[in-house]
Amino acid sequence: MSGQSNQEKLWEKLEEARERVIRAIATNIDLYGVPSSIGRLYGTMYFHDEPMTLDEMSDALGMSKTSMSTGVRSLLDIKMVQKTYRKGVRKDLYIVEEDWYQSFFHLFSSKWGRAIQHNEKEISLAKQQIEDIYQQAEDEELKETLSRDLAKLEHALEYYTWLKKLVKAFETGEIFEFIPKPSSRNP
Amino acid sequence: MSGQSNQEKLWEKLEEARERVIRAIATNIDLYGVPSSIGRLYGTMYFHDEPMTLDEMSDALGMSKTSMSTGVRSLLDIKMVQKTYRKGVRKDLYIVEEDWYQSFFHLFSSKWGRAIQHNEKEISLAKQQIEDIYQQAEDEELKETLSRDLAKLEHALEYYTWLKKLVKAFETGEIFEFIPKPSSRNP
DNA sequence: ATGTTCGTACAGAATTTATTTTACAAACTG
DNA sequence: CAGTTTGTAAAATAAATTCTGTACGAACAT
Repeated sequence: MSGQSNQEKLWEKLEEARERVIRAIATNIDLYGVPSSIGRLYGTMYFHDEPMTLDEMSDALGMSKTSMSTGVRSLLDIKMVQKTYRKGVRKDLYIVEEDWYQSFFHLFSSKWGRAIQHNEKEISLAKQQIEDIYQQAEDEELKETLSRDLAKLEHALEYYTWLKKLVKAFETGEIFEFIPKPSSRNP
Repeated sequence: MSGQSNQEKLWEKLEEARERVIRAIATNIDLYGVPSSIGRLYGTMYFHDEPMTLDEMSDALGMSKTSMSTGVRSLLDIKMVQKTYRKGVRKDLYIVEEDWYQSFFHLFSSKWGRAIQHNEKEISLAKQQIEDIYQQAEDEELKETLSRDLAKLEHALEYYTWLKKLVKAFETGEIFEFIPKPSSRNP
């Protein structure tokens, strides 16, 4: 009755196993600030061993080509996907960045790095302003409040200094000196 | 013409400086998966040196008390805010967790930790499934595909093992052995 | 040129997420 | 006990995000 051969069923089972992984990726990719549907796109590309075109993605996910275009772009932004070229192929081709360490580190240097830089700047400015106010303050209560705020901002700046060092340790790979990669068979 | 004393203007200037910081926090708190308006709530509490009630928050932000209730809850979830008590006060009181290192580390052990655990489990299951398929596979092309997928999943599992170690180094504070806190005047 | 194909900008539709309003249960007050 | 106050659930509304369809310019092909 079954119209499929044994081997065909195995291919189907492989699809099921892949689907399990894709679902897991899609569920948690929001940590990278990417919508789940685009996580699914990433997962699909992850198992697709050839570079994919926007049309192929559109077919594979049943979504519009426009969505694939913007989706791929956001994956490119966080370097989870790369553009490739191939002789005589006119369409844009994309492959996933398979090294998940790199993706993780890049997330930090981009999203977190930008936030750190911005907040550090703003907090420094605020600190400056508060120091200026302190110069002119006479009211004792005001002066106390200003001191408390300064202490907070100094703590915050220290924290950002530390975070920057962490991000740098990611970027340079120095973090592996402290937390080595689990050695696979082939170091 | 100005109805304010010099000192009153200084208080206003302080508000401006604080507003600068609050805005910076609100802008970037999405990295913690929290909406910007609730980041503003956090910032407000950060500078409010006394514990706050939901009604005070509501007044301070011009938002509904219900929003404050759910907002505070999400900040509690990620341990950026704590509940406190005070003799003879009936209302719930909340203060911010001022140690930003702790907040950062907690983000990892909660949000990232949960994601790691989930993905690791699903990927292990998928790997198992694929190994089972491999046993039954005869088609050479299928077998090659299965091998490639297995290699990918093994790499992924290694990555998660490493990530777990990183999270643990955060949780235990061991990370400071590698990246020491910038020493303030008072160690 | 002329006609295709390809990628994306843009405007609107669909969906999801945030916020408020209303309502109510639990804990207190007198 | 009747009357408040407090926090939150649930439903309704508002706002933001994601997705789609159309349209168009750029690159290529003939």
